[in-house]
Amino acid sequence: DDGRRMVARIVEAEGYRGQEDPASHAFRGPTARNYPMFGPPGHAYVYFIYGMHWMFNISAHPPEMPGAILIRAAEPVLGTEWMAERRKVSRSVELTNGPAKLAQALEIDGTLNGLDLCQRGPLFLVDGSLTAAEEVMSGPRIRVPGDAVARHRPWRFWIKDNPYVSR
DNA sequence: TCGAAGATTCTA
DNA sequence: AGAATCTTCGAA
Repeated sequence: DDGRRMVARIVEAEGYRGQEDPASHAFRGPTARNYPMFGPPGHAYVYFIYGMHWMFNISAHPPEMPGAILIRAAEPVLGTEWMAERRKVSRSVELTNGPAKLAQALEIDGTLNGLDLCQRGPLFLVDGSLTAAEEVMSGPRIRVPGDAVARHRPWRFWIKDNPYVSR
């Protein structure tokens, strides 16, 4: 909140966990990059990929079981004009319907890595809810590396028929 | 050190 | 279908 407050509602996410999940960055143990996955839950794990994109994750397990949730898409709620300014598109559905798009729209980058998202700060989580008509779906994760087993795990979750879901 | 691959997006 | 673009990690 620097005067350009933005609020978005998460509508799509994917789970990644170490040890048993070859697709997870935590699979081979802690490194300089993935250490937030080995810390307390509710903290930001933000990493850079493809030479241009930031990915926003939330650490999601106690240290004994490293893991994180990749936030893949969100529904703009407030500050849509600031999101559009950064994304350089006007159609609201294009603002945050992908992990890198969402990070760009919400100004999420490596400076937020490790941030406690359960405390009020530059970026934080608040409780949300589903409407009576909404339903959560699950299925295989999008374009994950790793073996066939990893690719078939239904660890992608999204709100059914929500127009802001990616892809 | 070196090199390949990458939890993507945009354009042609 | 291919490029953009650079960090990370495992192997040498």
